[in-house]
Amino acid sequence: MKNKYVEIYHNLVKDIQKGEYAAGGTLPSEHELCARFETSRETIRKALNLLSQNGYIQKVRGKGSVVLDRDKFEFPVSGLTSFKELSDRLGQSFQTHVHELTLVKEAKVCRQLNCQEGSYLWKVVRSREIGGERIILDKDYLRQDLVPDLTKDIAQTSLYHYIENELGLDISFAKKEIVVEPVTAEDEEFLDLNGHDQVVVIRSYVYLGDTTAFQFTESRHRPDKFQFVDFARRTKV
Amino acid sequence: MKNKYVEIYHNLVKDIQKGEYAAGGTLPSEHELCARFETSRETIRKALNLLSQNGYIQKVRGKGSVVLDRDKFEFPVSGLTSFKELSDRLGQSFQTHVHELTLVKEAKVCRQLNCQEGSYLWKVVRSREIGGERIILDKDYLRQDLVPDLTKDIAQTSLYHYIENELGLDISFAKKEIVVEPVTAEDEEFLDLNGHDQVVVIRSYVYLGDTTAFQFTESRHRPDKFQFVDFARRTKV
DNA sequence: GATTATAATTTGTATATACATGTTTTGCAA
DNA sequence: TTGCAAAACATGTATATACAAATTATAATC
Repeated sequence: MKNKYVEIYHNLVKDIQKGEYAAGGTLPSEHELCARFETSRETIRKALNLLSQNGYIQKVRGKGSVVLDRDKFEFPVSGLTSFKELSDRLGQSFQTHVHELTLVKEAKVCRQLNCQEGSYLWKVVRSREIGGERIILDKDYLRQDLVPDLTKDIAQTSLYHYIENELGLDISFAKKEIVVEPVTAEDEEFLDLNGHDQVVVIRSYVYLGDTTAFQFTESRHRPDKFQFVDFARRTKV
Repeated sequence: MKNKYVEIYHNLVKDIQKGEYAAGGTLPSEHELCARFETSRETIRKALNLLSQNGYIQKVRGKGSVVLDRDKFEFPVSGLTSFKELSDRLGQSFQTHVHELTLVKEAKVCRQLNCQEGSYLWKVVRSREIGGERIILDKDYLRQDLVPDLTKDIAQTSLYHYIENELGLDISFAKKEIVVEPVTAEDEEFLDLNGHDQVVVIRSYVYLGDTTAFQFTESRHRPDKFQFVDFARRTKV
């Protein structure tokens, strides 16, 4: 947290989550926030823009920054969230089973990730158990030239934490697709399907800050346990 | 288009879509764009931020604004898009059937929309036919105090166009949820389910710029025809 | 007291400057 | 030619000012 406006953003998020500012009410004016954080108005406005983009406030001209009601609608899976972050927030007991951790050559995935056809990729297959049921199957492909070493222990805890904090890679954005597909033999092997014959599939291409594509993930969910929640601003045509 | 930075944004989007700037390459530098659009750097940066937020570019410090490849991954249903906008973009033949257009009192929906319990809501039920199959069932509830008049003709063409362009309401943001649920009798009545016993349900709460909740929508899709595509930036913890 | 006009408040846009930080190019020296 | 240092270039952050536009509070008038 070295940037002033990011720090102010986190401060305000914390205040809103604590209930300091009630939903429907307004934040202090930009002028007041300038005084409180001892900074310029443009810096405050950058922080407020972050709040606005993430669905915490709606700025209304002449009125102020109206605090939005996030509780009415829970936000467990918005943005780019890893399974561990999700479980932490839900506070449920969960378990991760690592079924495969190998170096493979898959031309099709390589093409998608814009890397050399012959280069190696880490393939990680994990199932997620929540409340005693294995309901999510995650298949990850990572570029081995960017993530040289990977252990079962890392796969068991959190890939993202290792990649960001240990390797220092800057995970920046992702393109994702959600579709519904028939179950595969793999799904039947690793999941407690409970009679379901279809799964919700989230395919993600994950990129670093320098636009390098470095990961492809296929996350397969049992339909009755799947939920995706999103906050979207309308971009005027 | 009265705002300079919004206009510049649209200009650059058009250029990117025309292929003026190839994916993987960079846009002209901020300095050059200042000269071309005869404006200040901050104004250019506001336009570039819009491009970044919408997945057109990735800014890399010291390098420039790298153009992202949107074609590799189609973007039909990102953000807040109405069915008509979607169909227009896909260019497929489609048809809308209006099954119901009535004024109702539904306390549960009223509470969700923060309006008087006894007030009237427009209820609009429509099915969407693409390629000869009815695959989407849309149920809309709109506050009658905000949308006084509604005709079958409007429901048949585009609600959003009418609301934004004719009524001048400022649709600003939405909270949406995607889940999978068993089919209902209504689904079976209005959709060609083709043997499917589950549907993908998108529930949306739509808000105006002044944070007024004014619409609740439930969009029910046949699973094999459903696709949701999203661009997400990672917000650092 | 109610309505209207005015002023104060609040956010939106546009512009300008200074410096920091990362990348690329250039040029000098070995 | 190669290698390294310096300069040039590109984006990031912080600050400042001026004015526009919408809302709210205040004062004045009938």
